[in-house]
Amino acid sequence: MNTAPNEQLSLLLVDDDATFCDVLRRALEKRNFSVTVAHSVEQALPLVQPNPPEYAVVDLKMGGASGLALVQLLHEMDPATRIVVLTGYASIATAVEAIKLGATQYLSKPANADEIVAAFGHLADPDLSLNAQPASVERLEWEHINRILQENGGNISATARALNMHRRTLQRKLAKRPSGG
Amino acid sequence: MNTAPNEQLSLLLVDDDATFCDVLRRALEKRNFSVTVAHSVEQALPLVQPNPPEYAVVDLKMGGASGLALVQLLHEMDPATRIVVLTGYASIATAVEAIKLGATQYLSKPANADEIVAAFGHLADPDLSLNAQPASVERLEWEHINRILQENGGNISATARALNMHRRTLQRKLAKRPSGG
DNA sequence: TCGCTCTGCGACAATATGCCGCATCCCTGT
DNA sequence: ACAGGGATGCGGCATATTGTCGCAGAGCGA
Repeated sequence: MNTAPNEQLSLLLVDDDATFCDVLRRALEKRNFSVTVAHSVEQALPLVQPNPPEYAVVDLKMGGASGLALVQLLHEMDPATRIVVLTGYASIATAVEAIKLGATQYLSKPANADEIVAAFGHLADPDLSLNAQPASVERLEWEHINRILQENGGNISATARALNMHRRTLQRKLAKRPSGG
Repeated sequence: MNTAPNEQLSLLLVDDDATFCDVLRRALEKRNFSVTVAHSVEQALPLVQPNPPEYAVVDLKMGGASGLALVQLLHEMDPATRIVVLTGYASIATAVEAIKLGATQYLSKPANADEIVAAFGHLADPDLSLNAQPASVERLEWEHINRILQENGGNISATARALNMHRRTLQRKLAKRPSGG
């Protein structure tokens, strides 16, 4: 942390959606963050090597390396970095992985800048209220598929075999967004 | 099985569903765990105060205090304890909290003993985890539907609403597999 | 009895799936 | 450099499953 109270906070934003990055960057800059943007893990690496950022917003599903690898790297470089993982394909399996690798919070799109900023300050809360609504079968299926996919290191063909499901069908299911519930 | 059965591994199982506990306890005992059962956080406390267990399986949604509090306590008492959170009301939010509070893994019901043991990570029996084939999505769906049906006292319409599924579809699914599993 | 919900089931349209093939890539051993 | 093997993404098409409607009967409390 810098001593100057009005110093901007360095923030790394990594998402392969250019439009999304533009919008979010502007919103974050208004909130006193000095934003650096990258569209892939590979592109982000040289930007963080010299001096790791204080904050980071990382998308998981990008071309090239998974955002999870970047989360791990950022956390190793500076454990004090507050990392928010933001993904349109949220699943419990990847959420668990992200947190274990050092992420501070895990949000699913759509999320606005305020939610993201709030997530930076989020602390573990053992009194979190529980959702009394059971998961829909659709959601359950999504979670299960993602867990097996995780176990198979992201290998779609292997996952399809493990689940006794046609690869084409798995592809189509993965292409769809997870539905709430 | 083939590994030398040295001393048993202490395991705390906390779930308010007595039947579920019975079944799971037996399954875990077969896998060389010394299982202690509690049906609430309050009931579990005196059991872990003298000597914390090496492993724990904790349900989140129970009468009384949230399982998250117990996760935190167990982790504080002994950071080496491997804690698996197992819940029928899985959500990303609680998954994130659970991991941050010290849980090793987060699973949603239905999950069998093999999956739970695998979730503890490494150790266990490598042979068991290797041939442990993940449940097919169909079987998962069937068990989930039946669990919710149970909770709704067999009311098909209510279950369909809870699962966000059309009543007609639920009827057809239920008619297809008269003998569940 | 009226009004409400649950239930089973037929029918038809909208989707989803299984299964084919094909064109890339990315390894790895030759 | 090359072939072989596997993984991936995707179009297309026949078939299976769902979503959605409607209807009639049963149970239940006011």
